[in-house]
Amino acid sequence: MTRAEENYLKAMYQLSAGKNQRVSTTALAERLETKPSSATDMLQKLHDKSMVKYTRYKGAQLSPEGRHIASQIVRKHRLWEVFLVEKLAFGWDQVHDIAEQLEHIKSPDLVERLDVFLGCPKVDPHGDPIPDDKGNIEQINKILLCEQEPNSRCVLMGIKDTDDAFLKYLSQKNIKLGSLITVLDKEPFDESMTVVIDQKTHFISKIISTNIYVQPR
Amino acid sequence: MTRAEENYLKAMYQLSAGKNQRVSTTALAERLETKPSSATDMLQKLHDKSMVKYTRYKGAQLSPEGRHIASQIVRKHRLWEVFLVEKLAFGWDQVHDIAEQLEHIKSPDLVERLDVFLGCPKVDPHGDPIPDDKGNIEQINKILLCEQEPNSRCVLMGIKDTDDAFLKYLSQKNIKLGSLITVLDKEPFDESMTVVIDQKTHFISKIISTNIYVQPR
DNA sequence: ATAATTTTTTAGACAAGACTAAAATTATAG
DNA sequence: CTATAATTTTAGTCTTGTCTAAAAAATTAT
Repeated sequence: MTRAEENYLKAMYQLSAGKNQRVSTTALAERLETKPSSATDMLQKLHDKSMVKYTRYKGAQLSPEGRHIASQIVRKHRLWEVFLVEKLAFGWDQVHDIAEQLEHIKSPDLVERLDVFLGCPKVDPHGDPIPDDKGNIEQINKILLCEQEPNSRCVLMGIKDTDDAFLKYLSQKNIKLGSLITVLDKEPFDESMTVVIDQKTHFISKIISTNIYVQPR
Repeated sequence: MTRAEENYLKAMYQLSAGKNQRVSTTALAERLETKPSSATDMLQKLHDKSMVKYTRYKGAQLSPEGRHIASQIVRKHRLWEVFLVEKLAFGWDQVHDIAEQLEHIKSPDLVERLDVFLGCPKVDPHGDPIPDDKGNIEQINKILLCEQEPNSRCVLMGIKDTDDAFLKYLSQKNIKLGSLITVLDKEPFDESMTVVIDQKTHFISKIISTNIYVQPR
């Protein structure tokens, strides 16, 4: 597997979230910031290697093998993110580009040792689940903060949009994974919220609350 | 800098050990397990980028900039080796190939944090010095074990030939960096030695003793 | 149902980095 | 000091992964 091939498989894995549906050439090209014609070329190549099932003009779907490889790239990416944040004290918003490189390091032994070294974490620093070596994901029961009722408590389990500015916003306010959130009030008009996190009161707009996953308490 | 370019610079750095002498096309090609014609192509390219001074039919020499970049690749390689051995409990003989990949990860911040995380080590697991971020190397005063006189003590500081079989030989006998060596006897005929390491007596042939660096005590 | 639009594919080109075969230069030996 | 050998370079080809422009298929709208 070349680096480019791995990137295509990973992009397909993430686009066809959970389900493993078909992915269109254009969607794939967009995700990888490349042209549809390039995506077509690669899909044909991956089909020949039986990593995907590709049908002309119909897009492609990961084969079991392709899916497994993709899951292991994601596994590596997220394990390295944990390493960077937990061990090297990087911030949430600084780790993505580096993990993007580290995910291509080839050594099955390394991945397993890293996993153990980190204490076999189940989620990455953004709360996204880490697939195990078979590609299985431990599903965590979580809802969006905006669906949470006033006068209730919940724990921050993850964030949806890992946009840079958003991550900086959160880390600046010291809002992090595992934070206990108490919803005081929800404004019916704009659906903004008043919440308490670590003794501090925050006013949170709808756009923020729809990008935070929580687990009710 | 592409990965190939980095590999060429690093190979030149290591071939022109310390000195920064000129390196021949063939020597470079051999080191990189490629053909001389490929090396020529690359040297011309690196010359255009002013990373080396290349003269047709005369070989090439690293420019200050090329030399600095090469030193940082070596720095990364050796820091990652320390990480793999110290933190992930890999053996001496298992880390080279993985470090070969990790050395190309691009992020100045990562290198500095890794360095701190590892306690700013000065040597890698084979006793080779780790250049600092300016490319400077702390020279350690060491001699070959074969030059050590009978009835003397010394400390194992490094190994010369990091050949796989040799590393396995050493780790199997539990001979490692920092081991205290007492030379009991040196046979004049074949220059083999009788030494004590960690309460155990070993019979060491000339070829072994010329590949071990020690510091007299 | 046919025309217009969008999506997807093909064809041809390019850059990086490698290779082979042949030519040019330098080194070595008689 | 030539003749031969070894080294190095050039020229041309190949693969990977990308691109543009044009053709083909699928979708949408009238």
